Amino acid sequence: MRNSLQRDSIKNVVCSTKCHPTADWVYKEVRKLIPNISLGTVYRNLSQLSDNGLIKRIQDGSVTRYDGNVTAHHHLKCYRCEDITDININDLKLKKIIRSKFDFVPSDIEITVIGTCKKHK
Amino acid sequence: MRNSLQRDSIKNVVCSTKCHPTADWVYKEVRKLIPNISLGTVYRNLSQLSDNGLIKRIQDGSVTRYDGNVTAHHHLKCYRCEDITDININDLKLKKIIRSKFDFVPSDIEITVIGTCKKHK
DNA sequence: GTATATGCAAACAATTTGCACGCCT
DNA sequence: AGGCGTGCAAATTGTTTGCATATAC
Repeated sequence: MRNSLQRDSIKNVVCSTKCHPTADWVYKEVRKLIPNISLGTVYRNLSQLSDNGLIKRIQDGSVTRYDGNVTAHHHLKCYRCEDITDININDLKLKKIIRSKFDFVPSDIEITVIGTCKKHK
Repeated sequence: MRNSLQRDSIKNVVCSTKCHPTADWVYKEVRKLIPNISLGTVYRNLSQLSDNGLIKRIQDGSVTRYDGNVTAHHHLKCYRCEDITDININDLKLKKIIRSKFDFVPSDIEITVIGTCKKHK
């Protein structure tokens, strides 16, 4: 993967926010810096960056979002404010259960908790 | 929600398989019974059935799948065979942690474990 | 120099919607 | 009778792709 201003800016935008942006949101932000960037370039780079583990792809219903936090973590999703928050949960025990009880080798566990955040309870 | 042959057939198709079908798969199956059914009707009914809790909507990457198993459960997804398997995991402890540690009221927990099933390990 | 990246527009896939007609209740 | 459900086609949304040009190495 060679260097490009476009890719650097896209990565910076994703990594400088906690809002788990969509491709379109990233496009609008990056256009403030590179006004003639194309949406196709944004999509191509978001895919490439996540394929290379530099950002994370997360699925939110039918829309794809991206996360600059590439460490293992899970998500809280409030259905009142639509915010997605990163959380750390120790899932080692869960992995062990999956392995022994279901004879399944887990490589990745995705936990999304839908509910109400403290602001809206 | 009033009765219709189309909706009954759609529900039956979803509830008679463990394959977590997409709308298109359901459409092809139901057409064997009702050849002139339209894809729009299939989409409308799948939405309506899941909005009413008679089937479950699950997100698999960017495609929406449906599940006739409406009891609380989670999923194992093998990246070798692409099969999705229902599993039961006791998530009461997890809910408790979410509530106390993150001050978040969980209403639904979605756990998807990606990995390798026993056939492919 | 050669391969990768870009902008642009067209193509695509999944899903939704408007409309006139049909069927439950 | 009135409203919900249907088939059909067109519209919408999110994403991908082909192509000619530009840029990194």
